[in-house]
Amino acid sequence: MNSVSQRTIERLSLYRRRLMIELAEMDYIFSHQLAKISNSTAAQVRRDLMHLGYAGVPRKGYKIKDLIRCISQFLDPAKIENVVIVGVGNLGKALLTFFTGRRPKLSLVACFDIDENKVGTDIAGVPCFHLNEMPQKIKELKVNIGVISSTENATKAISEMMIAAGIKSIINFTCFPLNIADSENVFLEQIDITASFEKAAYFTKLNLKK
Amino acid sequence: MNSVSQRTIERLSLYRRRLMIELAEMDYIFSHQLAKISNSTAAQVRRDLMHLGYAGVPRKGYKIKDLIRCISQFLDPAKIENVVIVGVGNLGKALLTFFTGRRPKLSLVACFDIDENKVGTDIAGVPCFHLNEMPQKIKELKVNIGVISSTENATKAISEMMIAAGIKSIINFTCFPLNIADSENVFLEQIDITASFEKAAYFTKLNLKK
DNA sequence: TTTTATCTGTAAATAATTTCACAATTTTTT
DNA sequence: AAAAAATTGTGAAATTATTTACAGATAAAA
Ligand SMILES: NC(=O)c1ccc[n+]([C@@H]2O[C@H](COP(=O)([O-])OP(=O)(O)OC[C@H]3O[C@@H](n4cnc5c(N)ncnc54)[C@H](O)[C@@H]3O)[C@@H](O)[C@H]2O)c1
Ligand SMILES: NC(=O)c1ccc[n+]([C@@H]2O[C@H](COP(=O)([O-])OP(=O)(O)OC[C@H]3O[C@@H](n4cnc5c(N)ncnc54)[C@H](O)[C@@H]3O)[C@@H](O)[C@H]2O)c1
Repeated sequence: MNSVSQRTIERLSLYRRRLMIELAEMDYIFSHQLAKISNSTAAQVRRDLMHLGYAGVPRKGYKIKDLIRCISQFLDPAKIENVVIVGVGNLGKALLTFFTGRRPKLSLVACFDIDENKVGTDIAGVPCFHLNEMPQKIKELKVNIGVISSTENATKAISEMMIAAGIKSIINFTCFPLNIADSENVFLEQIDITASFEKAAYFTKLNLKK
Repeated sequence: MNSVSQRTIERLSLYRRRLMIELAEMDYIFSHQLAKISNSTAAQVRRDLMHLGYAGVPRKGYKIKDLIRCISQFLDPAKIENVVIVGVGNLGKALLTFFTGRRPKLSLVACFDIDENKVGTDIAGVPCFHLNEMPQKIKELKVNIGVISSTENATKAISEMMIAAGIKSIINFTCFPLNIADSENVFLEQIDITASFEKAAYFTKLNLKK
């Protein structure tokens, strides 16, 4: 299968969220309008939508309702995907609170920590177990997606546990850059907030010079 | 000025963090070693380091201490940059707790909210003011970098307030994609965690098909 | 119904980023 | 002191991503 680029997938995700808001206002949308509210260009939007096999109508644009359905069919899993979060500190708690119930096809079913004060409690309605129980829970609940928001030093061990238990995607928020062999066939998304802050500092310096 | 790409800046930020850890272990590092621990390639590392004007030694590699200093000189602001965070919910609190004291050249000096229960308190040691006070504080404290982690609907108004007050960089965590005119000369970093989750779901689906 | 205006879908061109490949350099070995 | 081995720095090639340009389509106007 000829996969679509990561950049395109990110934009489709954004388009859908923007379209959901527009749906209340209008029926059809032009590529240049969708571009405007998504910080993109009309050509980029049309290129991205090409992958969906959904055709817009010249002079009229895209029917928002159909387009949302089409993006959903393309992006979303057929069945609900169960997700687990490992490391329930400030960030883990923010993620749990934010995502619980937000994306209908992604269900946060469990979180894990080693802090005995957290184990056994519910966080944003999601039960927290000890890390030791993770492999079993992942198998039991058929979890394919794992999020790591533990302390940095635990990252590698957690990812190895996840992969051994059969996880197919890892979203890693720690500073520790994971290195997963291609042969494992695991999708890895590194979210490096520190780099974003340092980038902002660098471009601030540059902007001030101008 | 011929600026270095955002991708390169992100990698330099990561290299530095990795190098800080290696510093305890060894004096010199080869491009292929730095690549390994940064999830990159030797050629990419050498290309990125080219911008620094710091030369490695053939057969010996890069002197870690000097390389760190050189990346710091390149990336970091000359003086400490003051940073503010607007919207101190779960995510804002996580950011405040994590970054306070972590990057010596970035100082979180204030945060803002509209929730009267938060205004007047300290969060991770950082004073929380009402949003109304933001323009004055930004000017008073010479703040160039602003972070938005409010609710989505407030994003645009907050960014406009920031820009009017003289902010030079915005890091936006909300789902609302800001659109800032080039002429404003403001650096914008959108961090779209929702897109990362949906991307993971998409590539999970793809991986499962294989 | 015919014309006009404007939007879509996509081929081709352009731009940006990464990888390749190798001369130059330096250390280590002999 | 010379030869061998290994790594750097970078031009050139390859790859990936975005933008341009326009034929074809269709709605709205005449
Ligand atoms: N908070 C941020 O803004 C931010 C920014 C950039 C990066 N990060 C990264 O995200 C991660 C989490 O950040 P945070 O602010 O929530 O940190 P935190 O210290 O609040 O939380 C870490 C949690 O992980 C748990 N933990 C530690 N080892 C574990 C293990 N082996 N298994 C399971 N859980 C374990 C701890 O008990 C704690 O609850 C950190 O690694 C940090 O580097 C955070
Ligand atoms: N938490 C996550 O994992 C996550 C993931 C993706 C995106 N986001 C985005 O990040 C933002 C913050 O997330 P959160 O989980 O911290 O939400 P939250 O609801 O916990 O916090 C939002 C905070 O913003 C404050 N606020 C609202 N309007 C404001 C205004 N006009 N000025 C100043 N403050 C204002 C609220 O009082 C509250 O304290 C949200 O917009 C969300 O879309 C969060």
